[in-house]
Amino acid sequence: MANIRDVAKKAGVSVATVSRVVNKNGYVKKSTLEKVNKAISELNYSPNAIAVSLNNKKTKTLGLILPDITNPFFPELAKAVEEVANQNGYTMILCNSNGLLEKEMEHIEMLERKYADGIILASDSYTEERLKGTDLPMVLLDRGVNPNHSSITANNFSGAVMATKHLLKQGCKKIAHIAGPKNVLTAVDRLKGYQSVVRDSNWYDGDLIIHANYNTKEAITATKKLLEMDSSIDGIFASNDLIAIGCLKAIRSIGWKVPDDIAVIGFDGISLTDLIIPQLSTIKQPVYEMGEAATKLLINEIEVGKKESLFKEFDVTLIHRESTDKRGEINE
Amino acid sequence: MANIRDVAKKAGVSVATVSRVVNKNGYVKKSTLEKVNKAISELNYSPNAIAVSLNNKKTKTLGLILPDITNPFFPELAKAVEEVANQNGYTMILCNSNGLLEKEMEHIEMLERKYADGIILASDSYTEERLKGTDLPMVLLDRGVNPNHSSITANNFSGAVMATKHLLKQGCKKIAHIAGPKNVLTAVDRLKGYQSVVRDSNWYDGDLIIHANYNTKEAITATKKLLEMDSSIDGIFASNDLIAIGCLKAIRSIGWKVPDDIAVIGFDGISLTDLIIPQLSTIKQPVYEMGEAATKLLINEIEVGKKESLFKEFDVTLIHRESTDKRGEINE
DNA sequence: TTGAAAGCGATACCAT
DNA sequence: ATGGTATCGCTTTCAA
Repeated sequence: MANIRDVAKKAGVSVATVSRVVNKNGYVKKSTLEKVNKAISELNYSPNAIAVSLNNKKTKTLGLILPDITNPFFPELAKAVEEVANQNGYTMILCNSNGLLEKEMEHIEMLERKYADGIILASDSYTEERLKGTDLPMVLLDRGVNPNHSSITANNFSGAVMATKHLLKQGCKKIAHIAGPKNVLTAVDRLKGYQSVVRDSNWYDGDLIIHANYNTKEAITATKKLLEMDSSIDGIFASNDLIAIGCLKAIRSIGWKVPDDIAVIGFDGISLTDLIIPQLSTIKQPVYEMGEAATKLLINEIEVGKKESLFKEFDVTLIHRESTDKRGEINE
Repeated sequence: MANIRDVAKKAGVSVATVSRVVNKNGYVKKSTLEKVNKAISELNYSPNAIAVSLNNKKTKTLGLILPDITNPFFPELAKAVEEVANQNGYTMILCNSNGLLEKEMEHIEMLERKYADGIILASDSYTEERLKGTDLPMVLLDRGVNPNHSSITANNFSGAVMATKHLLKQGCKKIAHIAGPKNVLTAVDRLKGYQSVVRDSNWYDGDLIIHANYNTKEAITATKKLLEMDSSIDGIFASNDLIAIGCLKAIRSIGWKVPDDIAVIGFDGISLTDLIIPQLSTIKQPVYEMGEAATKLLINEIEVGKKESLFKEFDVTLIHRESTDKRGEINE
């Protein structure tokens, strides 16, 4: 591949001049500009990004660290980040942490060594402590407010309130909650939302809450345990859609009917919820918008600089379908 | 961040020596080695990857170009690529092409400018023609054999044969096929497999084949059209799982029962097939293994060099479940 | 308006 | 066994 000196030689000018026309800065006489442009196109020249980066310490690269790309919630987020990044001339490095703090730190260090310009961190295992060393611009997803980094979240608390109230409205008399992991912020907020609604009901009992990881398999076990313990439960608010799907499977396996015997609602709004039978009611997060906002925020921080940490919270919406409503919206 | 000169100064040696200890090559006296290592850890030094890249023209970066990360088939592929890449010290840039040839070419050019070491291309719109300019190591996924690039595929033809025969074995008397796009190689092979099995049946008719894109929405329309045209169809082989799910939804909306009135089988084996009701029979591709193989092949080509284009085809397996079998394996 | 040359941070060859 | 220095490809002063 041709380099800047080849172009300079071909155009009969200095490399400095070529640099000026490539970057459209500094004074260049019209006629030389044309000569240079001609040489550039003839040699099919395009600047070596590595060399450019070595100078200005910018790589036009963003890192996206996720717990698990195979969790259906994240691909759409990744898509948003990638698209917005591309639109702004950035490229996205994808890192899977598998929820391991260890791996997460390795990824961050690697991104620093490669001089990524910034990081979007969507992590379960985040602890403020460990991020101290890093001075890379970083935007947090689904983490709480914190003085050092901007962050984007959905309104998990109010979503949980909406979900629980919806079950109540559908006539549920005893609502259980399958909560996510205790150390995951979103799970905690959703649990709090649930509790705020049902705490004062006469049927309420701490045993109605059971914890499970954000996946289908554990949710099946948890649901069975719950229903064996108390067969009068007639509504479940699951901390995310994958868990809710586990509920549905467990319920089906013991022969109960949804929503007649028991209603189920999830959280996230992954597209899966629309494909299963019965269609799953859920609280939808605006995933794409969140990814978009995070990326824009990060790029702004990189290019303009950061004055203060911003905290942006997105509203969620109730989507009621067959799993809670006898006459839900059925999108065939 | 400290650079190599800081370390050299602190250790009282030259940068050349520091470089030697960092790269563990050349002779270094034990005592100086210790001095240097001490300085390195005290300064928390780690080599600037950009500078290294400028020298050796290697960035330890791989590009993965996908049609669409939100298609559930791809996240697992991406995960495999990312993991294997990481294990070998590489980093993965994710690019979404949206199936647009245009975008794909832009991504390839960008990866070249950033000096990615190689590319894994999983693309619908690939044409040999357009790849001519590129001399980056590249491994193709789901593209046919071709002289210039190694490639990885699943055995789509024989999978389609298995799927179709399974429907026959379950007692289907008239099997339709919802094929994928005509220009997509996997779709074409699956269509051929279907045809090879049913071509000589007395009920066979070209009208039993209908094309749709690899998504649920179009499949719903296609299925309805098919069943309106010929209500004696009692089996559908869908070109992928997303299409098969569309079939299921369409069938449900007109009140037919699966598998009693009509059986459905898909292709790919995405995890979704296990979560829906009825559970979907499918032909499972070993996605993770395919991603793994592609990445290893690519890295080998990068580091060892390529002698010839390799063509590796993976076997697929039949997973029969409720959508075709009255007594399928029910994994609850 | 243009060019020469000093970096950016590392590697590797050539001396010593 | 160690050090000096040219080099990778580009940007950016400083002079002219």
